[in-house]
Amino acid sequence: MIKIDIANSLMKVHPCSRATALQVVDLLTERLKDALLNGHRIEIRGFGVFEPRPRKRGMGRNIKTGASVQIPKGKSIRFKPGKDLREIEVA
Amino acid sequence: MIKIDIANSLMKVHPCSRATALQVVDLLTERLKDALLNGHRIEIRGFGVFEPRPRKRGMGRNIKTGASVQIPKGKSIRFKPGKDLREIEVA
DNA sequence: ATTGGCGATGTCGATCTTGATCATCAGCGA
DNA sequence: TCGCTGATGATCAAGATCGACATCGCCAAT
Repeated sequence: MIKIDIANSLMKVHPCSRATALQVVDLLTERLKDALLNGHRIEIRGFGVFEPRPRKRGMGRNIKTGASVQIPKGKSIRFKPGKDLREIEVA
Repeated sequence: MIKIDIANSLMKVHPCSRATALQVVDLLTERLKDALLNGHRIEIRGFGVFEPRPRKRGMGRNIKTGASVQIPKGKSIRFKPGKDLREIEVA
């Protein structure tokens, strides 16, 4: 599923053109990104929680060189599935 | 940031009542949930990718008993931050 | 204001992450 | 609708992090 599919789903329940639906989806993602970049946690009950987290681990590995690669970065976004998402069984 | 904030952001760029904005946000999350539950991967460039993944690890831990707890479930949702989300520096 | 999902705790193993590169597909212009 | 741009995926390796259970409190949602 890609952005277009989401827009189509939105159109089914919200009377608007595909372009508008795309705009809405894009906007939402933009807002979420912005909020996350600002360090804000996004909590939506029944769906999940997006949380910016500081990362402590500081070492990776380079395939070619095989040398230990320092990981200077220290942040990442974690998405924690909500109750509804945990209902996933062995499909 | 919670659902209401997202709805407000939507209202700013999309002329509609708060109730409608809430409905849109709720709908989107519903669609995403449904897609994920159906095992579909949601890929949005510049934002991130939601991917249902089978979980192989089969052991947890009970605080009280401290005994190894079998994890019967075998799925979880992983959110992979896109390029824009990786721009997060040590805020 | 009420309901109830969600957070944190604690342990121990599996999972995930970073880094670079080529191929493929998402996003979007014409 | 067709095609281009370029972001994403997989991989090797080592080390750090997540996960789940069970419970109380807090805050999101109604």
